[in-house]
Amino acid sequence: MEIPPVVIDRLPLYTRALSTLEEEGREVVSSQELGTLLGVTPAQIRKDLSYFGRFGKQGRGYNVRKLLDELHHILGLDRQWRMAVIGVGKLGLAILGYEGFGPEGFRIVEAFDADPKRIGQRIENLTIRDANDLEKTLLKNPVDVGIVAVPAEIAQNVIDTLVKCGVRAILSYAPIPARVPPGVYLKRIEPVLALQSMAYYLKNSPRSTAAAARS
Amino acid sequence: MEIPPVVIDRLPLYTRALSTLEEEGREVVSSQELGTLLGVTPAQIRKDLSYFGRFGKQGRGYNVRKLLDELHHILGLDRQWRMAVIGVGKLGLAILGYEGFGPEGFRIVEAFDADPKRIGQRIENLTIRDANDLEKTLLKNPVDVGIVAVPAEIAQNVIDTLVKCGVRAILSYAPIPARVPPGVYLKRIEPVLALQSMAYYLKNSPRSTAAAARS
DNA sequence: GAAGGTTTGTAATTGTGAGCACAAACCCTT
DNA sequence: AAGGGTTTGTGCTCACAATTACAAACCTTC
Repeated sequence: MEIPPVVIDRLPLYTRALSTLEEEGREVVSSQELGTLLGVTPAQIRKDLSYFGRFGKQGRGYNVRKLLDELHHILGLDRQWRMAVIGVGKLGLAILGYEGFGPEGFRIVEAFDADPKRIGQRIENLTIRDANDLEKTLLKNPVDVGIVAVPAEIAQNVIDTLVKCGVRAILSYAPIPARVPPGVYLKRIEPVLALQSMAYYLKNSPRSTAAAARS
Repeated sequence: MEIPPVVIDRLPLYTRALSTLEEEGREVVSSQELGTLLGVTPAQIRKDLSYFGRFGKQGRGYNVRKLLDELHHILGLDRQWRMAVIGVGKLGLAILGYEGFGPEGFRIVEAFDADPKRIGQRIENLTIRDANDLEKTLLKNPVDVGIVAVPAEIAQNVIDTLVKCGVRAILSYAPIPARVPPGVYLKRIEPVLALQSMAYYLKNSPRSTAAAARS
């Protein structure tokens, strides 16, 4: 059975809400409550979950801890993922310093840059390596995910190299419509595109009209 | 006529590709070529554009400069948008230093933080203001967009304040499913969610199977 | 243990966006 | 000026995701 990508994209949302609930000590939650918490309809949540099994109890709801474990297993969050950051400019530095990856099992284990002044520097327990050694290093020490934080002009080049090294998941901050072969997964972080599409609504809604944009 | 949000989300992609083409000196482009450039079907592009008018010439294609101008006008990119950054930690600093906003007409004109050590500092031609003065300042000097780069715990609070100040577009980097009233537009930047959904595919495709994830 | 109140899982329906296909329009060459 | 070759704009079809709706299952209380 083939699961729609939109469903996969929503599962992480559910895990995050469940984590919060678990920290609060909640044992059980209904699709209703989870829905209002996330701005999603209860039926949507139930249907999404039903792709993977039957995790709830009628008349009661879902056991928070159990559902969280199931989702972690389904998404593959019950293990560590090794990541490499390519490009240690302002953006790359912020990525290296971001504390949100580690707790979710995503660990940055390599960092590369082309600037001779950067190469060799130690940042966040990592030594910046020469970007020219990217291929060599990754072939010896494979990573699961590549985070691309280089200028647009060389981004496709870097991505091609990553693919050649067997990296199958890429998170790109570069503002280009990069292409990857089938079997390689690419997600782009594009704040400028987000702003530009919001500009349309700003321009076209005369202050407090129309529904909120889907985020 | 109501235009689907997905269409609005694609228009910025088109403008970016067209900008590149214009810099290269191209005068005309077909939906076919634009499509392969962006990984979108030609029919999709033509249909998206047809929501707004008839910009092409049969047998020839689209005039790059003209279509670019039209799209800029449609999206409201033919003006300056004022933005405020709330939260000047590592992430906020990277946002303040990002050179990608200005050229597209998005200008950061205010920055706020709660840390006394940060308040008063000058960064990128901006003086960091006290987060306690957020409401007062924005009511006097309104902005069009708020960029939220504060910890998750206080993000909803900050967003509520922004809304109260009449901010109708919010770009949030906070990992929470923030809620905004109708008429306010919110986009979230969520690298962790992107990684988590890719983890599913990493885990479930035995190396070079299945199609690439839509980004 | 029966009854009332919840909540799940899913079959059926609805709604919507993407792709297809083609007539109409345009360019260029001869 | 006519014909061949493109390419647009759009009606129509198809696919798929979201919603609805309800039976089955469960808990709690009396």
